Amino acid sequence: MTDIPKTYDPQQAEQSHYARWEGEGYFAPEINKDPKAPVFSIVIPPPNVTGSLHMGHALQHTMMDVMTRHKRMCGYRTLWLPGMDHAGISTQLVVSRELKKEGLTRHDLGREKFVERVWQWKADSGGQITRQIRREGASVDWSRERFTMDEGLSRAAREVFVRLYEEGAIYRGTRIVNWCPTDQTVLSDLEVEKTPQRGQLYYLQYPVKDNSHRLTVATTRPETMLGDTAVAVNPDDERFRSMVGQVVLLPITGREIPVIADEYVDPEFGTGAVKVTPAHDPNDYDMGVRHNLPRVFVIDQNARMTADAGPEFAGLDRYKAREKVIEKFQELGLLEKVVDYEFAISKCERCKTVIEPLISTQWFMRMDQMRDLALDLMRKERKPRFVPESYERVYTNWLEDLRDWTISRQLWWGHQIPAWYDEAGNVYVAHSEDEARQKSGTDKLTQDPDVLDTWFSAALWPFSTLGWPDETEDLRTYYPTSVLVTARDIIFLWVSRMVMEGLKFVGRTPFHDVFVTGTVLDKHGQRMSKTKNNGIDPLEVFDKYGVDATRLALASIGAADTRWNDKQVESYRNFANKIWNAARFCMMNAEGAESVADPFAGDHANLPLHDRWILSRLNKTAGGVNAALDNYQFHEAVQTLYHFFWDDFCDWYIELTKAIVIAEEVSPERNVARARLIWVLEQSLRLLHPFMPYLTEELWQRLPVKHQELLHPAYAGATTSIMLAAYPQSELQLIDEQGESEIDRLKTLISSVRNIRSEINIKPGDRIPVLIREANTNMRAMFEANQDQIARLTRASQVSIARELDPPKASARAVISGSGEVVIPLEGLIDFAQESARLSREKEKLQTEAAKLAGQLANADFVKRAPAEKVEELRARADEIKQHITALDQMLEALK
RNA sequence: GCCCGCUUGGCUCAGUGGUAGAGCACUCGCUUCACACGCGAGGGGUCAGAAGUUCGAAUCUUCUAGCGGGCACCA
Repeated sequence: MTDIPKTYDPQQAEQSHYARWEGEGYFAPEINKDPKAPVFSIVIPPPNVTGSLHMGHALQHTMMDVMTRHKRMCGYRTLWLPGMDHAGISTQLVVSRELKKEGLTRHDLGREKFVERVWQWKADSGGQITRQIRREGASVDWSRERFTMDEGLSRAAREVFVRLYEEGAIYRGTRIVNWCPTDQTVLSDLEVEKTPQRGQLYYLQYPVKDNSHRLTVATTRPETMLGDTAVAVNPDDERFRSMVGQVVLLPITGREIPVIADEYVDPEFGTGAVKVTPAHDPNDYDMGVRHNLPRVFVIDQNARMTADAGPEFAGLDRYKAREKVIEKFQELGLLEKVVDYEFAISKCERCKTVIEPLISTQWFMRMDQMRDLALDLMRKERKPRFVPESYERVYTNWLEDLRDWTISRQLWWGHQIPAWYDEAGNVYVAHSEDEARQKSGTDKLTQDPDVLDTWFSAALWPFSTLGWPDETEDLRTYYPTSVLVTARDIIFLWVSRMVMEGLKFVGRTPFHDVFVTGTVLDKHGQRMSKTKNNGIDPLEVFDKYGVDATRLALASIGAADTRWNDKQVESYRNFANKIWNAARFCMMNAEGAESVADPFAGDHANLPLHDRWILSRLNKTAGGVNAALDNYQFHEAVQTLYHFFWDDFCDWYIELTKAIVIAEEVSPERNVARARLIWVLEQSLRLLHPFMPYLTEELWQRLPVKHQELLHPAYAGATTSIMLAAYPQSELQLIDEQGESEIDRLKTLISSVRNIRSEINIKPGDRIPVLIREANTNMRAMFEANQDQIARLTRASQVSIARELDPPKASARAVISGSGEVVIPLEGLIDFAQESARLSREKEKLQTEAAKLAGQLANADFVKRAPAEKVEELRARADEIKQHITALDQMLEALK
């Protein structure tokens, strides 16, 4: 077995296992043969078919895979369903950009050819994403992979559209919307981002008709004045009371427009008078509706001025028009002033173009009914449960404020709206063109050219992927899903909409829990983004440190934002190597282990201390990890495993058992010790598997154990893999507090000797005698039983244990407990002053603590009000310190 | 403007009412027969500031400051 390399090679382990797992069908829930098995299911938040996976995906996928593998090993019927989103705008943009390189636009190809081209592109890009998901080790069921534009999911989208239309919740209407002049489509409010913008506030004077007064308005968009149809003031504003009802002459155009009074106007801002452009501003639009104002359209869909803007302006870009309007006002002497001003501007989330509010005919979804379903669910059942809890309020507040959703998009890539128009313009909404023909009684129909917002189909994802609208077995079994893992930026766009649609169409919440992960930031605390080009490619990290190490680093992030640092991954890479080498040691000393049928058979009370101890630690670890995972405390699970494996198993258990394990002479004791070592290792690998699938499988397959027997009963008969082994659970009867405290004492002894050796600069190779005084009979027996281990780990020439000692003056000494001390005779080596100083330092520390405790115990209120056990605990500690100090004093005295 | 989160050793972060933790970095010593991606021994923090609740606060409450995020129609 010495053919195992000294360093773990992740690339090697990552090569073959995934294909085998997938090929054997381990990822599919059908692998579970227990008809009564509980169900655990997750649908993946479908990555956009554009772009490759980033750190955020790797983070979420790690969490989901850890949970899925954990539940699978616990015997759950487990489904993690993968898939992708067609990402309407993004994808259309990417493919359009490709076409541009060939000197073409989508219009050159025409709709059909263009969509064909996108499908081609999707095959390629989608393949890249699925390869990346495989590389992550994600145990998704590829046999159930879905894409939002699949026929099944498209059918679900049409079904929802038709039903909502028939109920009147989807309607066609004309109103002011967010228009992106670059992408040439309408956008929902959520796809618009507000960014601070430095600009100017222009004070324009409008002459009042019939007198020489001028009314000054302030605006950030002077070009829209060409479309003004009123000036508004607050009805309570004394300054303008006489103006209301008067008429002003709109400069440049010469149009006459009224002065109106409206509550919306804030007298404090600007001049207190607002120009009103109902056709090009959402607030003015509302005022226009209230006052029945005419709409003058002066900007078109390309953000250029229309003919109605006047001959001098027609065809000008909106910014050119702005300059020209200002010039004109200046010439006319009507430009009062221009001041610098910072305000929020709306931009297209995708292309960052400034949004142009336009009046347009679109499809909308009324949200009130579904919103109430979701709010009711939260109020009555507190579902879904958000982790961390604080997102519950974010979600609820947003829902309470919900407005109608603009669902149509002027794109070609997406689900075309299932609405047809006859020649008279009547609309027929149907599942298919055939149905529309029947409804209309004509076949001269034209389908609405628009497509649905990408989020329309994404909102159906938890049930459309499971076969809805059909009542499928999958839908019955896996819906509602157990948990949704997502980033916080799509709680509104996606999470809330899934809840609403799930409640509306399936009648139940789509997921019980929502785990909102933190964000991976760059090392300066900035969000990673394409524009900043500060993203870290998970694939590069995989290559450098291995997938398993990266997964551990990601799992440690949990719900809080964290700055990425390679050092962290490096330390987990080292951990992986540590596991590799511990296993290597076990396997180098495995001979004879297989002859032991059950390494821990018989009465556990008769086991050697270190064996009882490691079983206790192992069971506490299993308990801690299971509890942590059930509560989404991934970081805690990782820490628990890390310290159990490295500190308990490697640093102490292997070292304590090593002497027997590596004995040259073959003996039953040696074989048993070897079998126990391998047994504990095997259990540890299982505990680690959800986090480190590749390494653990690689090692597990090499272990000389009866693999088939280790599988969870639900997977009996499957070919063997650690991913189907039973996840260790905590067995309370194996927890041994007494044993743990004895090992603690042993560790203190060994550490004390090592400390002395180090402080007195005893060469590592020098063997020294170790004398132990121990008054407690049980402890003395424990030290005696572990004499060989003590000798080995302290590099002692001899270890003597006695009830009483008469240490030579030239000794280094340390207190182990109230009842014991360790003495190292150092004739000729010891510097009395130095030794004295060392002991005094220790005494000082203890005195500080003693003083604190004494103060607390002297406080009558504390003794009276604190729980009795707490008081007792402090008293015991105070006594111990007292004894400790007494022992130190004796030692100091002896040095004089 | 409103809401939320964060502020703990040099760095990145855990902890969340009862004696301050980890990893990395740092210091010293080590080819100790699994591992130098290692082993052993150390040093280092008035837990952002103030007030309050409590026998006791890094932990709960309020306020302040700094940073980050979300929401909002102020032209």
